[in-house]
Amino acid sequence: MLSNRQLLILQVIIDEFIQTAQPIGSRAISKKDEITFSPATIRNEMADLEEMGYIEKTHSSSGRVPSEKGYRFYVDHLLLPFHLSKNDQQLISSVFEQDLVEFEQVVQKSVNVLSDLTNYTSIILGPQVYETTLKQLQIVHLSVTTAVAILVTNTGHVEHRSFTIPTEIKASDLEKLVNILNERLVGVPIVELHHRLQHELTLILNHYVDDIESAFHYLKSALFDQQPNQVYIGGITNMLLQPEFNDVSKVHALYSIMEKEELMANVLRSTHEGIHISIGHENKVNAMRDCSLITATYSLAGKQVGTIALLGPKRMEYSRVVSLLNLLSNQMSHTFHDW
Amino acid sequence: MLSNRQLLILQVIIDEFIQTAQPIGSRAISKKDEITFSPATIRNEMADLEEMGYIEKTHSSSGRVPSEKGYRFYVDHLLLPFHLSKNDQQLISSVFEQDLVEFEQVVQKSVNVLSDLTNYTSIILGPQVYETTLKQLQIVHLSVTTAVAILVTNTGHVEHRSFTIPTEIKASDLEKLVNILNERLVGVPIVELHHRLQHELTLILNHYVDDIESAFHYLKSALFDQQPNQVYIGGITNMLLQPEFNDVSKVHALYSIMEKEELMANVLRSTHEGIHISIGHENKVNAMRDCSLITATYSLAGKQVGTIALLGPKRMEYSRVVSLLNLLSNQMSHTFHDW
DNA sequence: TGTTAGCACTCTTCACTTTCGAGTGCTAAT
DNA sequence: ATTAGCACTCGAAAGTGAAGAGTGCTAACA
Repeated sequence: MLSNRQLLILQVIIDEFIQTAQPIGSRAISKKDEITFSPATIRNEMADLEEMGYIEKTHSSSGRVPSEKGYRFYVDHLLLPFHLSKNDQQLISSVFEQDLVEFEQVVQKSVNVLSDLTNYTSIILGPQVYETTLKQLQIVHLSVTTAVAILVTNTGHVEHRSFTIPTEIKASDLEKLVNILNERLVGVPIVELHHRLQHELTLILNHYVDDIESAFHYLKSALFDQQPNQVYIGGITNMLLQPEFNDVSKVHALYSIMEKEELMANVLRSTHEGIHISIGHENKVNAMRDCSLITATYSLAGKQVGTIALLGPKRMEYSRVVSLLNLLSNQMSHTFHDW
Repeated sequence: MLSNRQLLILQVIIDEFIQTAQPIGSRAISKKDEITFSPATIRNEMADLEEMGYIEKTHSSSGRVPSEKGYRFYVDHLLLPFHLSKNDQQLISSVFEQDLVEFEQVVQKSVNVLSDLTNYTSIILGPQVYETTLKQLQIVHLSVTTAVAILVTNTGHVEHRSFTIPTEIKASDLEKLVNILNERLVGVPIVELHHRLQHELTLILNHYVDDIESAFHYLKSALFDQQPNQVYIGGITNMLLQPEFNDVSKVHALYSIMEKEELMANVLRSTHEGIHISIGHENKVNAMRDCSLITATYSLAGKQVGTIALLGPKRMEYSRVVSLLNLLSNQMSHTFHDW
């Protein structure tokens, strides 16, 4: 169990290290206003804190640096609610103050605001489409041999894919097929589309000509082959501003995984509702073992669907970041409540 | 004027430096098969080459390094046609070997292949839409108050924007408007759309109810506010692999400009037809003064429309890169010829 | 006359010291 | 229980010296 004095000292060390990225010595701590005892006393306490694993030395005669256990304790027990500045609040709100409320625009703007505000890298995972349903399916012919298939969801999301029409398929059959599909599939959740197409509809389609079936197969592969995970990343270059990433090789490892949408989506997807913090080795991805990842979920029409995250050094401004994420995810959920 | 021997030596120096990124000394040059004279002779020639500004020393007793003037001479006069490996050719071709020929997919794949093949950063600027025309305009209602407007071009490109419908506009008016617009605007080049909407159509629309006009204004802002420059970038992390970018601050400057689509679009747009090489300070953008940028244009339906580029250190494999870009841009133009 | 061997000179790199200062741990005094 | 004092440790920065790569110049050579 930690004494009050130890708590205080731990707090000062972490707060200070978050700002300076430099090891903190006993003398520096004693200079703080809230500290009333001498460096020698502090040294004793620090020796205890180190023994318990909350802080570390970088070398035998250096100042102390928070350990991952220290950060963990800090975010679990020492995190003070942070009062966001008017400016912070305004910038977050500004995301939602435009007329054209399209999901992608909002997310894109959010990502930028977040990374600008924090100087960390922000990542937003688009909505998982549990509740999203098909609104309309359409084919626009471009020429005799090419067409573009367009899929609109009830959230206003648009997927499209163009394709060449095999010669064996008649344009009229394609039209007919789209009509049938629209009749049958409007309102069906997107996640079920693939399944529904696969099983139910093949039966129905057998009542019609063979040609339709091949058209159908073609369309299916055109539209539903891969349902992309929408990962939005902003402020990647911010990583380079952090002193802990002066080493190019570290940056490279980190940037490489950020290029892998699939991986990032999995990392973000696997979090529980609310705010969650992963510090250093708590992250499953190796390249992130020097980072902290703070995730917040937002909801769309009541259901948890997406994740907002900030990736930075372990030495993050946890308090402020948590407040920012809270504010943003709430406003986001609120804005998308009606959908 | 350079003697044949000087040309040979310059060629060896640049070829060697491109591979090793290390200053080349007279001894190393003399070891090359194609070199038949002694280090001392080479030193004399190198002194001349340096005097003429084609090569430089990094310090008074170092080996020589190509200067920008040297690179310029190299690409202008010493560039040998490079025979691409089977593998290179196959990878480039593989981009076009899929069924679903959508422009964005092709470009995205190209960007990836190029950066993988070269270990540089590849940038592709999407087609300037001179020839692209409107194929279809559409509105899909999501709810009473929201809708998504979808614009399809004859190239299969899809733009969409969702918006909230102001209460003073009736849904039926919106429908009517879209019908009118489709009647009048299909086949009109995209670049003219804004203009056409602005001038010609307002007249026509005055024949109809006032409500349509406000709907029209709304729709216009929803769809045509900003025509985005499509800039595709791949292999940004490759920059980190180059020894000249070990310095984090350089990388940061470079990455920052790459985040600015507008800027990148301008840089790429301002090139002439065919292949063009900008070396170091020839680049207008400051952050690129340590890089070379090689651009190639591709055409869509005969007209020059887009740019493929590779960004790397000045010490690029010019010969191979030029061949790769040539091949890709040709295949691209060929593929899109029919559109 | 063009080429080359030889040599003195320059400059970087690397390993090794030295110095300096920040910070610690321990002990003894308060 | 707290603190002053002090010896000790270690890293960072600056300095030193030897090794090595490379040059420019000169004189000899074909």
